[in-house]
Amino acid sequence: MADVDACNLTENEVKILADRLPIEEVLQDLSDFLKVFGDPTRIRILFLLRDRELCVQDICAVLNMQQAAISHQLKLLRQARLARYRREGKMVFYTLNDNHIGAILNLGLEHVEE
Amino acid sequence: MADVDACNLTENEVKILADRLPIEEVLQDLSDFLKVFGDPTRIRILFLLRDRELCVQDICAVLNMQQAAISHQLKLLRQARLARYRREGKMVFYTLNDNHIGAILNLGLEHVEE
DNA sequence: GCTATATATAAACGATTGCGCATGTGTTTA
DNA sequence: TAAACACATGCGCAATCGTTTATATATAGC
Repeated sequence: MADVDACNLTENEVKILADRLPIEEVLQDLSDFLKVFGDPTRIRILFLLRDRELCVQDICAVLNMQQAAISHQLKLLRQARLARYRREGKMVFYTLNDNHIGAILNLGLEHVEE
Repeated sequence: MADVDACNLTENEVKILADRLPIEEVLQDLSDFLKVFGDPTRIRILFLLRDRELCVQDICAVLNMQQAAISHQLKLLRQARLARYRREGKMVFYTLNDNHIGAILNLGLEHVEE
């Protein structure tokens, strides 16, 4: 709610550009999804699961972190539909759910290595 | 610092998986970079700049937000080397700096639209 | 010099995030 | 059934984030 005037764009051009943006709901979903990639712990988990299925305990061991911390992050990955789980006895195995994940990580790596 | 035992992996396998992860610095840079995509305002700005160069005032007008808020986000985009700017008299024009941005946004859109 | 305009920055605020701790749930084994 | 194990979850706290308000900086025109 700012009521800002454009310095170069006409009122009509402003409207056209605004209408071209994705709708609010899509923008929110999109940022919620991409936000998941914004934490080192989650990125580590994604890298691990990219190679192979792992149970929670093993993720904890590799990352040397507490189980609750890992479970919290795995919950976020599930909610963002980035990971899926499979129970086998007492253990729960996690895998990646989306083939875009590797692509996004690779694009990110290309950027930081530039 | 948790000293967690693996339930399936041998100590050696744990070490191998851990060593295969990117080093701490790269992980931090990567998450810092991808974190930028985790906010609706920044995504809106990225969508706008994907189409054309815009000055700050015009971005404010299209997004209907205050100038300080936009400048604040533009600073983050600059720091993450996602945007670059060009001064022309009193105005500053922003453009995208990275050809991965559109690709990441598209991958994200594909995910949320599934 | 002064004023107006465009943008950047600093401080402050509420909101959100990531993790630790404690506890709860589900499964296996004794 | 009880105990042990694997994992999930609720709560709290410190830290970070996004926005607003106010102020500073830079440029243009007078």
